[in-house]
Amino acid sequence: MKSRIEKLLKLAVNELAGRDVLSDPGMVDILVEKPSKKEFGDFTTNVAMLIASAEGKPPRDIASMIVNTIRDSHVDIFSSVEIAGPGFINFRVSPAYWVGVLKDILNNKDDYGKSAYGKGKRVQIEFVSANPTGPLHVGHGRGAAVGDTLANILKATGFHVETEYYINDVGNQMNTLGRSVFARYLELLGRKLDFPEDGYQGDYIKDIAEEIRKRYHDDLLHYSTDEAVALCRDFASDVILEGIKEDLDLFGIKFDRWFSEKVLHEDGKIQQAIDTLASRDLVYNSDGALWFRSSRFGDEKDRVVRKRDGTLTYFASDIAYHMDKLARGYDTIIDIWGADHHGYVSRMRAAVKALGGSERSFHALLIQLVSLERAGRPVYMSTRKGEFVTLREILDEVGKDAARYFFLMRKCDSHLVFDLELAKKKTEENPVFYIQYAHARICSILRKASEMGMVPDVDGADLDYVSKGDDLELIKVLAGYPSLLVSCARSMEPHHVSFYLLELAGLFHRFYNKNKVISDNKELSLARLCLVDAVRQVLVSGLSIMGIDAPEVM
RNA sequence: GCGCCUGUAGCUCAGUUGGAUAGAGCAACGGACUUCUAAUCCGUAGGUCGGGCGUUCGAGUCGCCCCAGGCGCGCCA
Repeated sequence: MKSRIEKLLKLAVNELAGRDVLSDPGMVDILVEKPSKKEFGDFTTNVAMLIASAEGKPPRDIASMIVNTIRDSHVDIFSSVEIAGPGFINFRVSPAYWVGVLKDILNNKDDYGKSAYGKGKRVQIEFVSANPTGPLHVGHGRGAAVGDTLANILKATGFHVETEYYINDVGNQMNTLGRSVFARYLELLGRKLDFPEDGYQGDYIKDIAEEIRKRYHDDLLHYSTDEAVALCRDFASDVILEGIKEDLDLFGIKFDRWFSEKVLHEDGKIQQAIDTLASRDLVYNSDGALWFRSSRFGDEKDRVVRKRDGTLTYFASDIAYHMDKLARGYDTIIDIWGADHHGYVSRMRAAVKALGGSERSFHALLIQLVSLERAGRPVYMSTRKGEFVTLREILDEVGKDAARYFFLMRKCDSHLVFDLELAKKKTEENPVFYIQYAHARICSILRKASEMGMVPDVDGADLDYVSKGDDLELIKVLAGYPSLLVSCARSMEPHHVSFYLLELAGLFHRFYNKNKVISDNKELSLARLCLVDAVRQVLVSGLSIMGIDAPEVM
């Protein structure tokens, strides 16, 4: 609807320009939005004011010319088009149009809300990408929920999406993992060895050591330390990665691709990336290290890719990894990182640009910290001591649905306070419960109707019965669903879906308390069954985009 | 010191290229079950949009300067 009005406005503005009333029609973006007050109508635009300030003419005059042009085009979807305030043009859409929307929803079923906005462009989205040195914690959970939901939104709006998890399975932290596990292994065999200073402290390290002891008994004592550490490292990495996959599975997340950093090394891709940069004179030697001229591409300073000791930096792998992504020909690359990596964004963007990616093809979304509370009291976490709260613990305590909803109820770059008690509550205080309850209520109504021999039937019902009052309010919110998804896709902000569903559920609960769906009025009942079925459909659709179940009975 | 993010009702937060009298949920207070699920709903109250200056017809939104909190500024990952 919104885009339809935008097209009409564009035609009108172009026509005025053709009649020399206006000079340059292309200079303003036409934007239609929802007015701040219901009294102002269903849609509004400020184009007249924008043109007026560009042309130096009175806004209301421009507005009236636009309105007359639209009236002349004999479009019958409006019940009124008015000029208001300083020069807004307000549109009120006719009831017949809204009824058409309702039919559209019911006929399109699960496809309602989907659009071709993305035009099939290929988007690659990488998220979680936690090192296989320990289980996923709460922060990874937020990144996972945001990434997966964004992927779903982009799919629904016509993008071709691929999701990917990058495994940092090489480097110092992996050796530290190996040494930590080996130390615990020796401990199990009664040998005392100093635990590495920077070692991983969690109990899961001990569990892994125990598994190694069960399988290899004391064999490792006969290995060289390097061999033993390497075995522990690889064993632990495999076990932990399996655990991560299990956790993600419980969280409802499947990746299209798991990309190993180790493979990049083995295939010589990192050297290739450096060679590529070198061939463009974008690296140089200094102080015995090899530097990438990232400052030429907007970074604050140049960055080292090969250290003086000959080893490669983490950044070098990332350059190679992103070169690989670019080679795969995506139109857009989205990386989702923890907010503590924000210092990394400009150098990564520089690398992408240096490798031929466009300014707009690379996006880094930063996920702010999650702090946990239990009924208002903070739950403290310390990764260093291994006392972090894992994603698994959250899932075990509050369940997948609540966890996913809570992770998505804030803009991703604001801090999130996750209250575990609230997430478990079965009352209206808990938004995810409130939304699911609305869905279950509708299912209950549909069951009852079905027992009475009534089913929602678009063609059999006279939908004019629901084209006014509270019924119409529901249709209007349902009608906004497709453009909501487009707006989420454009801004890459999935959190709006959670707000939308809360609004829709609230509107339904109010409707329910005020109006009977099944009543003595058979015609009205049949029409309202269609209406609530449409609400149910959109609730299911929105929840499924967020990866949340829609129970039929609660 | 430099950079990024955040600052909106008691709490947690929305607010889409600058637009009409700044919104929601929770908490608080007062009400509604002979009912398709009261696990819900209705009503009341709640604000110097961190502060200041500026840009303009118009600023929560843009610019500059302060204040507060978080994070980042390695040949660490």
